[in-house]
Amino acid sequence: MSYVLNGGPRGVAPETRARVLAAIEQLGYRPNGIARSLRMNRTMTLGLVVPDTSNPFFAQLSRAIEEAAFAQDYTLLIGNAAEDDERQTTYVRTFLARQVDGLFLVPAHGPASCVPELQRSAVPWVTLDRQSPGGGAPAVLADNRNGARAATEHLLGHGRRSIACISGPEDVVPANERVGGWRDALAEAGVRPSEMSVWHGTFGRRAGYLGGRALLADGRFDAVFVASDEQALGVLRALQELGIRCPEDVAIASFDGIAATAYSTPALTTMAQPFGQLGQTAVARLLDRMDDPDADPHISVLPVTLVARGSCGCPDPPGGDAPAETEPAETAEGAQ
Amino acid sequence: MSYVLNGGPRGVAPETRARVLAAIEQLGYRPNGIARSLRMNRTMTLGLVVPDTSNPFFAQLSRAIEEAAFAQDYTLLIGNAAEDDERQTTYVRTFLARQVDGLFLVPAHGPASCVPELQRSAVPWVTLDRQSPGGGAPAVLADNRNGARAATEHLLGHGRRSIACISGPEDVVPANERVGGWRDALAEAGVRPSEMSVWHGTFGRRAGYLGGRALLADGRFDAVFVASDEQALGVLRALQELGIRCPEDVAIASFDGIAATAYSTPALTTMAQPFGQLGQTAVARLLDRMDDPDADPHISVLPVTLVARGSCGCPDPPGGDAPAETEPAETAEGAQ
DNA sequence: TTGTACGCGTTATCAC
DNA sequence: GTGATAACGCGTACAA
Repeated sequence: MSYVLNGGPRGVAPETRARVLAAIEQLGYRPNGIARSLRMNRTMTLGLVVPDTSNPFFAQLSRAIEEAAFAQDYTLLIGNAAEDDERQTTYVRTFLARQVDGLFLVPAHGPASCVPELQRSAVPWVTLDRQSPGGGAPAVLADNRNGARAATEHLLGHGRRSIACISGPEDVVPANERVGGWRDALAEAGVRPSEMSVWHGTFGRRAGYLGGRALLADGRFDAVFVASDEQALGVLRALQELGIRCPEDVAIASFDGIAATAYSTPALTTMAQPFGQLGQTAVARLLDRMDDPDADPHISVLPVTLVARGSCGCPDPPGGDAPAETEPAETAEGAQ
Repeated sequence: MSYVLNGGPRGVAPETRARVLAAIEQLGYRPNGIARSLRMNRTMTLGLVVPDTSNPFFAQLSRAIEEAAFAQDYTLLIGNAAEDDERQTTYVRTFLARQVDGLFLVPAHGPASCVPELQRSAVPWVTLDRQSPGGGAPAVLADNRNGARAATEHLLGHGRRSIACISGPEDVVPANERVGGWRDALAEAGVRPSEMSVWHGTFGRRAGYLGGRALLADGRFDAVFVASDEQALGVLRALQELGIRCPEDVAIASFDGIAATAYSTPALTTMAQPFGQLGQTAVARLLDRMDDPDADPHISVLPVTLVARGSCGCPDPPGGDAPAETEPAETAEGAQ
């Protein structure tokens, strides 16, 4: 019976197979995955804990992971830490108790008190977007520093010299790496970063909006590097309210490459993260570790690519260029 | 041992309890949730299958469900159907095999061939956003028709008379209900809807962009009701490219109330769905059915509320009004 | 080729 | 108040 469903370790006579299948049909039998998991010691389930599901960047990242996991027949348990350390720990604990075969963690900013717990457990895990606070686990990240540098260099290439920086929380490593890249570019161009200003906030739209109003109102700057697209969208709105034109008065370049950047006005110039590749790499690294727990905890740094659009001063392409997803065909219904 | 951890059905002597706790500590014992689930016949896990995770509306809806489920100690298994019927069925099957205690389904457009399967299974389920194609299950929805009508009436109130409609796929019920509400409002105002045009596409930004270009280029319309915020954001971009001003030349009102609407330029006037309430109601209905599988498959229709902003011609409030989430405080770092 | 029995880690019942 | 044990449903080793 197990043998017929699973093409089991051994064969089964055609006549018996038919009899079994008939019984299955008649009884409406459904295999119980829980019992199977208990016996096999594998759940075919992976956990994913994210700082904030409502942030489109994490949403797009989650989707990429889901896609890669699905392709390998794994299902995803998703937890939303809501930027709360306690809640993050709760989810990690819950997932471990549920015997996930592996875990992805995008650490929320703050203490990450769940890391020791993870290390004690035998469950393989991988950090995403940010390096493991405690170390010891593989990580899959974007090349934050060089990306930020390239974005800033692009603004410099447009002749901008007073370039501000709006970034994420001060205790988040990638936020600071992006600030570092911005400094690198300015230093190399001989612009003194000390004349500039950095603003720190959360990674949401609202933070960008507030940062924009705080930093760009007085006309000191002719450009701004923003550490995330979400924030940049908020900056765009702030500029509009202040009557400052983008890109004429203030040019913008940002980071992440989320889908929404292709439809704003002007469309955002951004350093696009390779979402698909991030997801695939993360899953691959996790499977590596599941095979061999002592495998090298490799840190994968993936390159980001400049997508030049209107916000930096480049020609603004039609809406929806460089589509992240394939789009089904549309149907138009004429006048009635 | 089980008794000391669970405060089990019966008491345990203090001395024994201490001994057990010591052993737990020493052996690094972790309870196995899978074995527990097998024994208890409950996994404390709910499934959620969504048509398209990358659509911010579904992302926000998922988050609301996750929130409500978390509050009841349930964990969520999330599946992305990617608007593909086969994939939707695969996820439903997988979740049933994993013995989820209940399932939320936001049916993708199309055949929904997983419904018979769900009905055959004994697992309680609830449809969201759209009614169950096969019936028999509770549903939690927004008041699409009246909401669309209110939005259109608001545009009429601004003196607009030539109001187009951009909607979702023709085989999606809520899309058509919203078209229905638009027609209702026009009919009541004595405007002949036959002079108008309806455009159908998918629920994404790109579809709105294409619809906007197709319908609004020639100046026939002075307003448009758009069936989803995502599409409306695309319309906004299309108008900009066409050199048409919003709201002066064409006013916009849309539907859903996603967070992004508060930061576009102009900010979007929209019929906001009560996400938190939708999530709580959905979870409550599911728990009802888990208690009593024969409970009435109630259809909950929740009201939507008009959020008036700049796109319809109302005064445009500062960015980020009516915030959907509470935002942590920001920190500003002065000039360096 | 097929039937049978064991064990995965829990919880709950039973006899002590 | 406690210790032993059956059962959840599956996969598989072993005996037939």
